[in-house]
Formats: sequence, structure tokens, C-alpha cells
Amino acid sequence: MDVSNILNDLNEVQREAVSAPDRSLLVLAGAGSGKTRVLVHRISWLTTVENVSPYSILAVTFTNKASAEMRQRVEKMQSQSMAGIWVGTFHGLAHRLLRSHWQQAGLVQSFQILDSDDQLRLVKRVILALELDDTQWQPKQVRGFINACKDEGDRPQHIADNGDPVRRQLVRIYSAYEAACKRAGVIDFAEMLLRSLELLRDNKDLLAHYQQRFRHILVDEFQDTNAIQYAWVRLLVGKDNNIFVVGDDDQAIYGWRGARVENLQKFRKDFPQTRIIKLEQNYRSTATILSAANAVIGNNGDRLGKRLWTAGSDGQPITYYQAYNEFDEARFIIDKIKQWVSDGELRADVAILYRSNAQSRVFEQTLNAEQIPYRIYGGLRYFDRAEIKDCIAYLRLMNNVLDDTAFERIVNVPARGIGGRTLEIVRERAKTAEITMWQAAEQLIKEKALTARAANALQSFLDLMAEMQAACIDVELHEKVEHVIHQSGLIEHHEKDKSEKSEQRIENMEELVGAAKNFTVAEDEAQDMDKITAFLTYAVLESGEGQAQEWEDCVQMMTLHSAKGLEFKQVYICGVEEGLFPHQRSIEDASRLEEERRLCYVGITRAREQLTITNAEHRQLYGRDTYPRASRFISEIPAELVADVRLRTQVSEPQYVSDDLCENETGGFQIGQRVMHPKFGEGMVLNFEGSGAHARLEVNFEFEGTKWLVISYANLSIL
DNA sequence: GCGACATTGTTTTTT
DNA sequence: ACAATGTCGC
Repeated sequence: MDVSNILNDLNEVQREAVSAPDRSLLVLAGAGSGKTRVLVHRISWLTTVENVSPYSILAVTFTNKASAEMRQRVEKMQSQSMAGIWVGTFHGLAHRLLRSHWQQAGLVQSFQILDSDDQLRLVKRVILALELDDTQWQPKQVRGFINACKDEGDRPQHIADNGDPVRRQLVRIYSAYEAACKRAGVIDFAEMLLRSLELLRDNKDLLAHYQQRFRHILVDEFQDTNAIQYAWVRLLVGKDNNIFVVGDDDQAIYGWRGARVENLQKFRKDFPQTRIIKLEQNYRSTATILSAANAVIGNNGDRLGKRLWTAGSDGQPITYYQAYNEFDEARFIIDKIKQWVSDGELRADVAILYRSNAQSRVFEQTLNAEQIPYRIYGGLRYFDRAEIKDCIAYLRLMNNVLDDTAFERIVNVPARGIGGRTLEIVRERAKTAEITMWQAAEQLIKEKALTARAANALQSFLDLMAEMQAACIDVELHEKVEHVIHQSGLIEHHEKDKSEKSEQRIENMEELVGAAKNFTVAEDEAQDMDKITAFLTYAVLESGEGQAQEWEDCVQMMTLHSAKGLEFKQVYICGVEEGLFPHQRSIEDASRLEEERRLCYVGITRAREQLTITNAEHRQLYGRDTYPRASRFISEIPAELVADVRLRTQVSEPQYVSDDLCENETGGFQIGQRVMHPKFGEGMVLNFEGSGAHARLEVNFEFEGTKWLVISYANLSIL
């Protein structure tokens, strides 16, 4: 057996991980330490050296992108066929189990998946159907509650309200939502995971079957697993199987959506014989960048403990620039990028990272003005576009007329005279008779319980759906789509309004025909689904790339979160200010603050050659002026690693600063100055008004917001 | 049923 | 500030 190509290009520690005989292995893989490589080589090792059949391997990731990459790299490395191996996302795999065993899972065969937008609409309808006020019971919050329950594995009947009326009501809505999902034959994302966990847990024979099959389970990004995903893995591993998990507690940045870093610790406890291997050698960044990353993350407590190192050189110091405001910040960064490009480097090697999406605007404007091509990650994805979702809703309703979410979405799109009043009556009937909208519509028409006009409009909609169903029997998938976009009137609907947007929308819809034409069902899934179901699932589960523009050498812009897993020669982290990064909403809470710090660590470790950090002294946020302080993260980077660039570019701070006025009339207070108030604490002078005894100052206090104070009364001291 | 105004929220994102 | 909803009047 030629083992050399599996172990050759690995370092000592990686080799140890790849070839470990242990049943339970935890690989703590620091940023840029070759974690995917270890996973891929491990799979190769299992199949070629240990003669494990690919059929008994299960490899789980979080994103479709990661699983596609893993599959690709495994196949590339492998001489033998990898047929039979399960590589996929938690949701993808859970979905597969549910399709195969829909009956045991208590589902209908044609069940469909609600994305979070569909889910929100449904939650809202349920709230209204219970005759609750949707301003008091905000759909988004209720959805959050439901998802949080499901992420913890709690069904409505399990939740104790402890006499709390709010909680009781929430559980009631949760319960009604579940009933609505059941009637419509749909499940949401969290339900997929929970339902598949329950499926395995409650069907011993099924569990035994899969436990026997998946002798080797590998999990990527383990720090991102939630309670259900952890339980799912644990259940499948059982007593006898082999488990290999890779994760990095320092890169756990998704706590806010249910991920539990503690699962790494829990794993150690639940599998006491676990061997822990730390990958600490970094192949990505310069020593300077790694020192900064280590220093910053060192401020977090409760780490499993890792220290990145490199055999490479120090490289350039970290650049730090404190800008006057966000425009100056953008100007500075873009000047540097221009320099970089004129040195013959690629724009695609440059990334601008920010904490929140709103920050991209100034950069976009400046880049546009400079005619520098850029690409923003994380925009609206193809299958998330409204016009595409409309088409999909038609397809879904044709597939299953009971699908209320689909029904509600398109019953009057394009407008066909079915107004709010009519729908209200239909909803009312659906609610009281505990049936779906479709069934309610049929009943009401039959009973002549509607005005002639409403009944006609509704009937013609039902007829239209029936016609479309008839036209689509035994027809290729792409022809179905073709039928839908034309027969439904969606194309005409958009043709009527002659804006550029609607042209784009029509193009998008026509693209859907192409997407359907190219769509193929994976071999091993074909037995569980017909093609249309597979396509509809694909549309929800893999909604495509955001902003997939034609490839060009572009500057990359994205949030720090979406930068995870990527790397760039040149990285700019901007807006590194208290209140923005760390975000205001995370500042108060120690554990959320630590998550922000990990996010900072993630950002720093994206850089291969050079890292630049900027902040602004003045920034407009939500239409208000703010004067944030530099982020604590900046001071956590050792000063000797940083070159502080204080040369300002031309933009100067607002014209209203006329120094002489400030000096003379404000008793020594200057705009921009930090002051201390005995009651309100620290703040910054924003503005002034009047003179003498009546002179007033506007001060932005850290915790109290902006206030106008009369100087002669307010006991302000200059800091 | 559609267009004009008001109201509202505004971290991060995948599935 | 601003975009994205929701409400109201025709």
C-alpha cells in the first residue's frame, strides 16, 4: 500500500491526526492550519490504508460550499470510486433521512421545506389566526422563540410555562404553528434536524441500521454545532463507531444562532477516551499577523488553548489608521488599494472586512467613483429573489395544493381579483374547520358562501392550478417551469411594469427554466424523490450564490462573519470602534464580548501578507452623529507590531469646527473633546450654542445618549 | 387593487 | 439616514 501520497505533504501533527488509530479524535485546528486538508486526508487514509468502505463513511459540514469542496477534494485524491460515501451538510443529510423514512418520521411523502422567510409569513398568519396582536407578539420574535425551542429539542408539550403568561402564549403559538405546518405538509429548517433526530431516537431498528452503516463519522466546524446537531452525531456514533471531529473554539462566532462552543468540551466528556490533537502551525499568515491574533484572542478566558505559529517570516507590520470619519476611512483604504494595484498586484487579493453590512455603502460609493471593480459577498441569492420564489410557489402548489405557504404567496400574484376581504373569509374557514386554504376555498365556493365576484375569482384560480397541473403531467421539469412562468401570468405581470428591474426579473425567471434544464438528481437520492420534489428542495436548501457576478479581478467586500474560511493577501478591517466592533449589543455581556473578540481573531487571521486596521473618530450611524472610541481590540494588539499611520488624507473633519469660536465662547470646551459629567459619565462634545451664562453644549454620553447641557450648571470636567 | 404617506427598525447568516 | 414594510384613501 502506497501511503506516501497521503502522509507526505503533511506536517508531523497533521500526520498524527490523519493516521490516528483512535476511535474518538478531536482535532483543534487553528486558523490556516490545514484543517480541511486533514479531513480530506483522513478520509483517504481510512479508505486506502484501513480499507474502510466509502459506504461506511459519513462526513458532515455546515455549508453546501464546504461540503462541495470536501467532496471534490476527496474525489480528486482518490483513485478508487467514492460512491456510497455520505458527504453533506447537517440539513442535507437530515433531509435525506426524512425522505427515505418519511412515514416513520410522521411526514407526508411530498413534504416541502419552509425557508426562514416562508416561516415568518406562516408564523405571522398563525398569530393573526389566534386573534393576537402582531405588534405585541412580533412575528420575528415568535419565530426566534420557536426556532430556539427546536434547537434545544423542545416540543410545545415539553415546555413548562412556570406560570408565566407570556411564555404560555408563546407556547400556544408554537403549538398552533406546528399544527399549521402539519396540515400544509411542510417543515422548517430546525424541524428538519429535530425530526430526523427523533426519527433515529425513536426507531431503534433504523438507528441500528445507520449505526452499523456509518462506522466512521467526521464532523467539520464542530464548534458551530447546536444542541440538536450534537445529539444527532452522538446518537449515530453510539457505542461502537469512530468519530473524528475538527473544530476551533477560537473561531466560534455563531453562538447567536444556537451554536454551542461547549460542545467541544461536552465531546471530551461524552467520549472520555478522546485524543486531542492541536494543529497550531499556520501556513497562511506572517508571524506579525499571528502574534497579533494570538495576543487578541489571549484576552478570552475559558479557551481550550492554542497558539498559532509559523515557520515563515515576520512580514510587514500591521497598519493602523485612525480616520476622521467614514469617508476618510474609505478614502485611505482605497488609496492603499490603488497603490497595491499599481504595484501590479491583483484586486482579488484584497478584502475589506466590516462588522455590519451597512458599512459597505461608503466603500461602494468610493470604489464606484474611482471605477474600481468590487464584489460584495452575501447579497440576495438567486432562489431568494421574490420573482423566483413566486415561481417556486406555483410549482409547490401544483405539487401539493395543501401547501398554505405557497397558496398565500401566489393566490393573488399576479393580481386576479382575490382581495384581502375574500382571503380573510377563506382564512377564517380554514381556521375554524382546521383545514388548509385550498380546501377552505373549495368548500366556500361549493357552499356559495361568497359573493359571485369573489367566488368567480377564486374558482378561476383553482381552475388555473388544475389546468397547470394537467399540462404538466409527464412533462420534463424544465417544461413545467416554462408552463408555470407563462401560464401563471407572471411574465405578463412583470412585462406590464416597464422598469429596468422588471426586465431583470423576467430574465431571472427565464433563467429558472435553464436551471431546471441543468438540474439532475443525485443518483443516491433519486429513489426517494421525484425530480420536481428534488428541484424544489434544492431551491430551498441551496439557494445559490449571492451576487454571482461575472468573474473579474475585483476587490472583495464582506462582513467578518462571511470571511470565515477565506484568506486574502491584503486584509482591511474597518470600523474597529467601540459600539460597532465590538457591537453595542454585545458590549455589556461578557460572553458575547468574547464572541466579538473571536470574530476579531477570525478577521485578523484572514490576512496572509498584510493587515490594516482602521477606525473613524466620527461616524454617522442610523442618521445620527456618533463619536466612537477606538475599539478595545486595537489596544489588545501589541504596539510593537503596529505601524500607526497618522498622515491624514485630505478630507478634514467638518467645517463647523471653527477653532476660535470654540475656544472663546465655550469656556475651553472644544468640539470633539472628551468630558466627564458627574451623573452621566464620559462623553464627547458634539456642538455648542449661545454664549456667556447661557452657552450650552451638546454632549454625546457613552451610556446616556446625546444631551444639551448649560455649561454654567453642568459640572463638566475636561478629560 | 393600487399608489401615496406613515411607521418602524437598524449585527452577524446558514440551512 | 434610509429602506422596507404597513395603512389608508380613492
